[in-house]
Order: sequence, then structure tokens, then C-alpha cells
Amino acid sequence: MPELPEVETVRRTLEPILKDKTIVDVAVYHQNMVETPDFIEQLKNQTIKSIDRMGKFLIFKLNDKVMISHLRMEGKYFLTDPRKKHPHEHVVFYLDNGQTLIYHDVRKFGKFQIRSYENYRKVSPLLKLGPEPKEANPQVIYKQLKKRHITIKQALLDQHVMAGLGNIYVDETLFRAQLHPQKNTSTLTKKQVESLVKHAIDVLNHAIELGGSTIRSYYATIGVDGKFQNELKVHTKKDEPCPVCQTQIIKIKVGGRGTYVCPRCQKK
DNA sequence: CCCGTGCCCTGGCGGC
DNA sequence: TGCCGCCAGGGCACGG
Repeated sequence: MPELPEVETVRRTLEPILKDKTIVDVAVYHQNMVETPDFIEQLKNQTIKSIDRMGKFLIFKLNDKVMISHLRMEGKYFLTDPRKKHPHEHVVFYLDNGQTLIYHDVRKFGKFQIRSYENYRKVSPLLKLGPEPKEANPQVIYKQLKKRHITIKQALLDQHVMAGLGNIYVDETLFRAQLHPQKNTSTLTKKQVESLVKHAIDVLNHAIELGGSTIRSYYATIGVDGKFQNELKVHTKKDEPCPVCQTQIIKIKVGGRGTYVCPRCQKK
């Protein structure tokens, strides 16, 4: 599931390949993923100037509009020569160099929107997106969290608080900050929030470094699977010893999400 | 406004 | 072995 580091890896891979390429045509095979009615017409003859990212959203900067792409759970991009459509390929961008950029998504959860430069940050889905951890002011986050009555896990997954963390990196951030995912946000101290933000930054930076190391040839999968899974301390480690205290890691549900926690190191 | 629930979707897995 | 039912999960709509 692509979170900020994986999306950043995709961005860094795609940008040099797609820069200055013009979209000559588009095919959409699953309409629910496209939230802009005249999506295809709006993209024709648009040239890709750059690719940005906000949280987990990819932002394709075109001549005079912006395409927003969210990979959700399993979205992937491929660049190939034209070929017969494969299963799970839902959007195909035909480029002026004869190649095709393919969006592949088994669960069809991904979303696309076209927006104008004037308002793309002022409307859904970017309107209420919070700052990324490295841009976040811990004092501001602290004040927001004090007012709420949810678990820290839910708060860190809430992209309106901070953008970029998903289920994996939230578990890893909470472990490093030695805080229990079920701890209520209203009970957090300033120091604990500062620690959360700091560890979120560290985890994401470390993962970006490792994601970047697995970029493959652009004819292969443009990957969302880096090497950070080797660095995970609690996520997916049910029944394995905590790397700090050797207590068995447990798996629980928090806010409906599978959550891995060291019951000894992480305090409520 | 705040929070919980359900929806979208399909591969894979547990249970029988 | 084979089949069926259910679960996972990001973001958002909706309802209390």
C-alpha cells in the first residue's frame, strides 16, 4: 500500500521519464476511478511539465491544468510500448513518443481528478489536506489533538492532521515514540507530540532513502515496493520479539485497522 | 463540528 | 480438494 515514501519514489521515477511528454490520447476502462466528467478531452494535447506530490497524492502539472492521482491501496504505473490491454489496467495514457503510461490497480480504489492551477489546492481532495510531518508545527498539531477524542492511531491516519502516513508508518512511528496506538489524543503532552512528529519525519525519510534504492528500469514496473519492509520493527511482526525488550508483538484492532504494538514498550 | 459506520473492490485465506 | 464467505484498507459520504 503506497504511503508517502512509496508515492515519492514513484514521483521521482516518473518525473524525468514523463517530463515534456505530451498526452495524445487517453483510454479509461473503469469510469468510477475518474471523478472528472470530461477527463479524456481535458488531457488531450496536454504536456507534462513536472510531477509534484502532496501527502500521498501525485500531482501532474500540465500546460494549463493539473491532474491529481491517488494510488490508494494497490495503484501502480508502468511505462511500456503499446500492447494489448492486460487485466487490471484501468487508465492508459498514450504519449507523443509512441509509448504508453499505464495505470494498473487490482482493487480499482485509485482516483483521478483534473483541476485548474487556480483552485486545485482550494477544492477536494487537497483542500483539507494537512501538512506533511516535516512541514508540521508540533505546537499546532498539539493544540489540534488536545481538542479531539480519538486514539493517536486514528489521528495519525487522518490526512487532515498530517499528510503522508498510512497504516504501516503509523505503527512504526508509534513504536519509535513509545506510545500506545489506543492512547487518547486528549491525553498527549507537548513533548509526546513533538516526539511523534520527529519520529514520523525520521521513519518517512528513512523509508524514502530505501524506496529510492529499488527504482528499476522504466520499462519494468514503476515500483511501489522498496526495501523498507526489512526495517520494520513492529508492523507485520505479530508473535515476534520486540527488538527493544523481546516481549512478543501483538496484533490488535484500532479504529478498524490492523495494528501491531509492543505491549511493554508502548505506553497508554 | 465531531465521531462512527459503510462503501468502493477483488485476491487470498480460513474453515468445513 | 474444492468451494464459499469474509477480510483488508484510504478517503469520503452520510447519519446520529
